[in-house]
Amino acid sequence: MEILAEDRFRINSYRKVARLIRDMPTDIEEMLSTGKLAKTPGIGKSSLAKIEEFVTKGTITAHQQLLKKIPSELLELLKIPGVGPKGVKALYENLQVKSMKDLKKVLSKNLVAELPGFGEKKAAAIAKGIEFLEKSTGRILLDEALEASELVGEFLEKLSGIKKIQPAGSVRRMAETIGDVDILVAAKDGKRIIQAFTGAEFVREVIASGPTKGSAIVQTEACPVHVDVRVVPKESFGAAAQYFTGSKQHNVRLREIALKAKLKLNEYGLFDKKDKIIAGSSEEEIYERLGLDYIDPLLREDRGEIEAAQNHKLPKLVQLKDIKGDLHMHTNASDGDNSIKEMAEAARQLGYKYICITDHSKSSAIANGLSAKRLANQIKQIHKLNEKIKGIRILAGSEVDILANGSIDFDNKLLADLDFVIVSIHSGMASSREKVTTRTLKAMDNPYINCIAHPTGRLLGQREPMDIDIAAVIKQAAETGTALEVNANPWRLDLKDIHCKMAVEAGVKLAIGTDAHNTEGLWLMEYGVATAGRGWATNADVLNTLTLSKIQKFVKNKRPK
DNA sequence: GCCGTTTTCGGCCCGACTGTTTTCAGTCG
Repeated sequence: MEILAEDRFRINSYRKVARLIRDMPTDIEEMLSTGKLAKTPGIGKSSLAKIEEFVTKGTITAHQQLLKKIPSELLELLKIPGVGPKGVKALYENLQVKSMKDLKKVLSKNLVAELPGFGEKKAAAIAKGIEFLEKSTGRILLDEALEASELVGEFLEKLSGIKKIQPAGSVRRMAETIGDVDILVAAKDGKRIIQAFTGAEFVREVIASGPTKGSAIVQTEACPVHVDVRVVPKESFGAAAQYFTGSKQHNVRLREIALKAKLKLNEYGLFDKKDKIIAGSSEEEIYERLGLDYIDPLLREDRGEIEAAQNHKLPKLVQLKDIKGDLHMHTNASDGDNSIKEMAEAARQLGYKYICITDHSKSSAIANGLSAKRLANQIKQIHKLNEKIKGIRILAGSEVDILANGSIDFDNKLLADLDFVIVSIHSGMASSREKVTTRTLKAMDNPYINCIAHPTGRLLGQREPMDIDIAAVIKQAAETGTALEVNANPWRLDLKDIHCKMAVEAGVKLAIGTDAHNTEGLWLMEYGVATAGRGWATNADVLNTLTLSKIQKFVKNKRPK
């Protein structure tokens, strides 16, 4: 519709509906049949009819008609940085470009530069954009983004005249993947700071450089990262932090609220009718002047946090310092690098009161999974170690495979000797929705199983999640007293934020585990805590904020009396 | 297309940077 230059407000409505559906924590058909979808603000009569049509027929007539006008390959071109709908329209209408291949052809014939509104530079930028697109993997993982953010942050700190530095954008919201890294700086002489940034040693390519904003590709050890640095006066720092932290949807809502109150909100502050600034130096005062409680960056996704802030109903999110132990880790007995003792001592350094050793079970042969006999020995070893080690308690556990036929890799007699049992699927992940769901539900019926590890099995950027009925898994977890893991590894973050929110709403306990394979892996906890926080989890929702005795009680409650 | 304590019609968030322009459109976030 954008390429066809249709009404932009109409387009915006569709965008909003698409986002609402994507973020919906509940099954869309269920939302439709219960009438909740019809009541969702932003979804009106027309969209509702189209969704109904899609649910019953699998297609939408209006969408089919659009596809007749715009070949779907053409939409690929929108992914090229610097090419928008107007550019695509011009290429399509004037040069009959229908695909990436066509575009490359007309570029090589120098036809693009001659189009009205284009030019040599624009054509070169498009060629470069295609090159970038072809070699980039798109979004990067959270830990990679944080590395870039720290690298640039440390460089900026050393410059003179800098009052404050604050990572913003999706990095600050700890989103599961990051498109680019935003860093905010309070200073007077923006041009000098931007020039220092774009001239820094780690910058591989400069994309833009102005008096308030610089944009560049930064080379970190792991990968190239797109970093934007923005300079604002310190009076506007709070407004800028709020603005650049986003999310975009959250900001749109805030500006609508401002508008209704006859105010104007932008990155420089909150202004009254006479353009007089009434808030801007801190985020807190901006939220306050808009009649909202302060909203944690983790929640700023327009997923109900604004309404909660208006009604003083925001949750007090779980914090890293509240975590008392780690319930998922491996040792050199299976595929880890360190001994039980080394893991325990590293965990004690982090201030933990307990850990659970969860090496793989025998069917994970690649990971050197433990046989029943080896596990029995490990349990004895842990009991001995507990007598000697001070300041931390080591729980004997296992990450037991749920086999392809749905059975559990160890029998209950052995599981009963463990303190805490997690299970997971490592094989047959591509099988049908019914199969993977049934395997998981059945495992939860077992009274010795306390937690489902990485419930969807996804690996960000590498492997799609299993086609599992997450709503059914959550329901069963609530009914059986089984916890669901929030795997803290940045590759996994599984459960993900919106699934955490569903689980929290269903009263399911989350177990945030690092799945560490060495002592350094224990440091990944912060990513899991952030993901749980993005799912609105409080301490009460997180199993490993509890004391050891309460964890033991949680296990005991499920076992036969 | 969606919405309503100014409105059922007429609005809909806002600014920086770039390139192609002589005053602005397109793209991005």
